[in-house]
Parts: sequence; structure tokens; C-alpha cells
Amino acid sequence: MSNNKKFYITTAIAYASSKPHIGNAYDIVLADMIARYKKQQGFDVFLMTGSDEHGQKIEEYAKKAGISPKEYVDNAAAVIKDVWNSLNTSFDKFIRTTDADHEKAVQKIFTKLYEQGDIYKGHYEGKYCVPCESFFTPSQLVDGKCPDCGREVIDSKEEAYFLKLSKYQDKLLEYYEQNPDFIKPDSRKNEMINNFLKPGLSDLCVSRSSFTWGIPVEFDSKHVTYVWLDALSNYITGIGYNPEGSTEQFSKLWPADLHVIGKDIVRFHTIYWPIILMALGLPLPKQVLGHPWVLVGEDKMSKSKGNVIYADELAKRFSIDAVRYYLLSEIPFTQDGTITYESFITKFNADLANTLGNLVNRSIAMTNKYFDGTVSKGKVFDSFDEELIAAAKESIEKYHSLMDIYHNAEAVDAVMTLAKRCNKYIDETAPWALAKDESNKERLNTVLYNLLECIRLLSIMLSPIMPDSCESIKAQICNNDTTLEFGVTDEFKVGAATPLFARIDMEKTLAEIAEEQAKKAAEKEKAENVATVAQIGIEEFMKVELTAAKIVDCEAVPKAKKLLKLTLNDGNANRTVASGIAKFYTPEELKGRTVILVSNLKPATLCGIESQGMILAADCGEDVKVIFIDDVPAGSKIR
RNA sequence: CGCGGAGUGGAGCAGUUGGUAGCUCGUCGGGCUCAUAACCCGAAGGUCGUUGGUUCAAGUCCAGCCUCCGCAACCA
Repeated sequence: MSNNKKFYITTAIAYASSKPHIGNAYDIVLADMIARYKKQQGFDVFLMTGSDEHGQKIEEYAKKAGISPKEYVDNAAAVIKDVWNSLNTSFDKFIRTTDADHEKAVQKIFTKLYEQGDIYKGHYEGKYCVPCESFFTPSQLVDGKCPDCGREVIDSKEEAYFLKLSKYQDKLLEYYEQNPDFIKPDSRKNEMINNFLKPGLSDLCVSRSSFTWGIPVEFDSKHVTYVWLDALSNYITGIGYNPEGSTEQFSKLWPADLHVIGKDIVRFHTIYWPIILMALGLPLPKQVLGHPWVLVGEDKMSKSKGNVIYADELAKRFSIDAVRYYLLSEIPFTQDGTITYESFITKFNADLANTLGNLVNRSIAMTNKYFDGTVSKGKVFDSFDEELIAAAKESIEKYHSLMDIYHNAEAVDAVMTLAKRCNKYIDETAPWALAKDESNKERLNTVLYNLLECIRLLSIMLSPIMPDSCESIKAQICNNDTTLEFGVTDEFKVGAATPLFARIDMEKTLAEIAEEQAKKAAEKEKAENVATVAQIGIEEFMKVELTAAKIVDCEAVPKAKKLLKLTLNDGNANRTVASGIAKFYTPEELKGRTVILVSNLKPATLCGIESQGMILAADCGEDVKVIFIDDVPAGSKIR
């Protein structure tokens, strides 16, 4: 094959539990952009992504859905792949942790580490509450009793396998020092060192026996491999690693040049993963890039908040490249970025439609209008040209230096600066004025040539970000030369000018989206009412004892953001109830008021307070409203 | 005193080793007509969270404080 230098890049594998939202998709889009850029640089690139398909959660989801875990993940993996494809990502391999060769390799890895003493059999030791089926650490216990139900706990042990992390701690720190670029951005590296390495690592539990949907431990069938050993290994098993003999592909590609991951899993990739590799005697990845999150407005995306934006749906509405462009130009390098429909449309109109699209369109239109589509390398220069060419040079230089360190948003900015400079150049040279006098023909030719040459450069630089649109630009200017240097083209023979990005009508589109969302929400509610919420009989309901209770005292719980400690009089006695309404009410507002108390709820401990019941409140979107019944005497039963 | 991140013109962000505060969107005024009601120019708008300190000089370093956001704990 080629003699080019290889570049092996991976994304985090997506958990196969639900459809990935745009934040999850950022990972693959970013990695795809880097892959395309590296390809352009002449690297032999291999991009791997995939899905993480084991674990208790998936076992539970499958059970709920009434299908086997395998069926469940088959569906989920297909959905993930579809979303990735809908974003035009060019991955070379999609690994699934349920792939037979992955499972086999993980088993061998586990066995190897066990045999050489890096994994040992130990046990989870702790206090166990039998009815709750849960382990607790001594610090979690309340008065020596189960924090959940208040019952007695017993000493118990559960067998488990552990990976010796402490053994490799110093070696890992050394690696950090010798490879200062191992973790990017730097702030995350400091976090790792200060929070985890310096205090000392405790050994990592790498097996579970409480569920079965996982890769069985070869020599001990009661246990399955726990998530990190299984999931992280994908980076090597996916290219053919096996302790008993790896493929040629593996020796060619490993170590990975870059792991692209979200900031939330930096710890696993920069501590656990390197240690696993050291234990296996393999070289460590060259770099880990922990990118920030994409937030919707101010919030983290979550289904329960109902603010999820899906990348594929966005792409369907606005085009793939619009989504890619937004993600790659708007999300900062170190801080979380935000997405809203408003900001999306604004960015699209300003950058893509107005600045870039219109530039291409007007330049080609003029070339057709004044020269029947053909212009040749310029001869008549003036200072405007020099400035333009200097701007092009600067743009290319900045582009490279920024893309090389994955500061893509700033790189895009450097490119768009050139596009703006071109628009200014049109204004400076006023081709329409030149066209009025035949004697300016040579000059006009030069102006248009300069513009088209810059557009050619723009299309090359932007192609890792917007592959399709850049192909379209290249097709319109009928030029495929990828030399990133001004002036290499001798002649342009352009085609017809067709708009690249149609402007979006903000108001109209937002209204459409709002309407669709309302419709969806209504449907969802309907479905939930009918299907999801199980009906209960009157006898079930009558088990719940509701009592009017007066709030005699109320105070905030220190250390807890959401909790208020209420002292309630239920007609007979006072009791303490903790309620998660601190964000919505101040203690003063509540004192003296009467509320509905669930009086026969079994006590629970929250932040060290024993809560003897709960009070009723309504969820009103983001807001919570406690139900007040001030004219009912305390102690009255409610039914 | 659990750990960490952030506070820069109306909004979103840049500000590398300290040396006259920038960019995009928005607003206002002007220009142009090749083009997707696009493009170009100009203007208004910031005591860079707050208080002290180091320095000839601090958004940039140090300390305290305030506010927001993650994680941990927690919505009975």
C-alpha cells in the first residue's frame, strides 16, 4: 500500500442504551474532521468508532422491552451507526463489544493479566442489606443501619477481581512528564494528577457477579468482565490485538495517535487505560483529547428535561454540513459550548449563506457574465491584490497551525476571515465598474481570477469540516486541485452558479419547530398516560395514608442544595421531613402553612436527616409547586 | 472549610511567556448593486465579578470575598 505515515484515531464507543443526541455526536464529528484533515496531510488514516454493549443497564432495558439483550443492542448499534452515517462520518471500522473477536480477546487479556498477577481475586467487602440487595460503605450507613430502609445490615463479601493500579502509578506519572502533550487540554491533565494520581490509586474492580450480560471470565464463569476493561480494550481488539497473537494490522496501527473522548471519561482514558496497556506490555497512545460538552442553552441535555436535540434530525432539517459546521466552529476547545435553534440559524445565515455561499455565488456569476466562465492567471496587479494574497497566505498558515493542535473553531475562524476579505476585495475592486470599460478587461480578468483562486483555497481548507459543500464548490469552479497555495491554477473554466446554502427564515423555522415539538410532547404524554403508567386498584391507593400537616418549622440543610428540613405537625406529634424543594421555596415562605403529608411512608435518610414521610407537590415544567391546604386542620385524613 | 471549572461592551466568545482591550451576532448611520433583502465602510457600547497586594506597568501574577456551573451527596 502507501508508504505514508499512519494515523490511528478513535472515538469513544457509544453506550448502546439509547439514541445518541447531538452532544454524543460531537465526538464522532470532531474525530471525523481530524481524520479528514490528516488524510489531506497525506497520512494513512484509520478511524475507528463503535458501541459499548454490555452491562447491567442494558440487561435491564432489554428486560423492560421484553427482548433479549442481544436483540436490544443489535437495534441500538444500528441506530448509532445510522446517526453517525447521517453526519457523513468516514469511519473505517465500527466495533461492537459483542463482536466475537472482541469478546475472545478480552477474555484472553483478562486471563493474561490474572496469570501474571496484575489481576487478583479479592472481594467487595462491606455492609450488606439483604432486602435492599445493596452494599454500603461504613460511611454511608446511618447509625449503623441501612441508609435506604433503616434495617440492620450484615457483614458481607462478594467475590470480585481487581486490577492492581497502584503498581503502575509512578510509571504513569513518569509517562505524563515525558509526554507533556499526552492529555489535552492541559487543565484536564492537572485535574488527573491532583485528584487521582497524587492521593494514590486504589485497585480497580474489573469483574461483576451480580449480572450476566457481559464477557464471562474465562477461568471463572460466575464473573463477567466489568465495563472498563471490556470497553477500553476495543481500541486494540478492534484492530486485531490478541495476547495469543495479533494481526499485522495491529502492529501497523498501534499505538493509537489520538483518542477523541468527552471530558467526562478522561480519567478512564488517562489512568486506567494506560495502566492496562502497561500491564499488557504495550506502548501507550500518543494523545488523548478530552473535548467539552454541547449543552442546549444552559442545560445539559437530558430526556427528562425534554431538551434533547438529535444530530440526525438537525441534519435532515438543515443539511449535514450545517450541523458539522456548527459543531466544529461554535464549540470552544476547553469550555462547554451551547446549541439552540436560534444560534444555529444565526450562524448558518451569517457564515454559510451570507459570507461564504454568497461569495462563491457572486464570483462565479460575474465570471460567467463578463467572461463566459473562463478567466486565466492574472497579469494586471495592484495593491488590493497584494493585500488579498497576503490574507490568503496568512489564512493558510493559521489554519494549519490551529488544525494541527485541534483548535478547529479558531481554524474555521481563520478561514472565514479570508472569505470576508474576499468580499471586501470585491468591494474595493468593483468588478461591475471595470466591466463598463473594455480597456479594463485584463484587470477585470485578474480580479476574478484572484477571487476564484481564493475560493479554491477556501474549499480545500473547509473540506474536513464540510465535505459535501466543498465538493459542490469544487464542482462549480470546475477545479479539483488540492494544492493549498495561491496562484497554482492557470485557468478557470467555471460552471453555473447555484446557491450553496439557502438562507433560513428564522421566525418561520422557529415557529415550525415549536409546532412540531408541541405535537410530539402531546403524543408522548398520551402514550405515557395510556401505556407507561400502570393502573392500580382502589385497595392499592388506600394503602397510602395522606394527612394534613402544618409546617411548624423549616430550615435549609447545610451542604445540600436541594433539600429543606421541615418540621411538621400531623395532629398528634411533630415529625421531620426532608424535601427537595430548596430551589423553589425559602423556609420563611413555608412556615405556618399546611400541606399534604404522606404519613405512612417508611423513613429514609437524606444527607444525614431522617425523613419521616413526604409532602405532595406538583411538577410544573421546570418549576415545582407545593400543594397548600391552609384551611384544613392539621391531622385531617385525606382521601 | 469535599474536588474542580468559570465570571471580559445587549448576546456568544478570543485574549499566548504581564506593556495602549479584540472577534462574531445584534443596534444605529452611511455606501454599493456583481450576488442568496446578500456585500462594504463608520459609530455607539466594557472602571475585563469584587477588594486588596506584587510591579514602572495586570484582563493577564498573588491573597481574600461574592456569584454561577459541573462532580460527589442529594430531589421520599
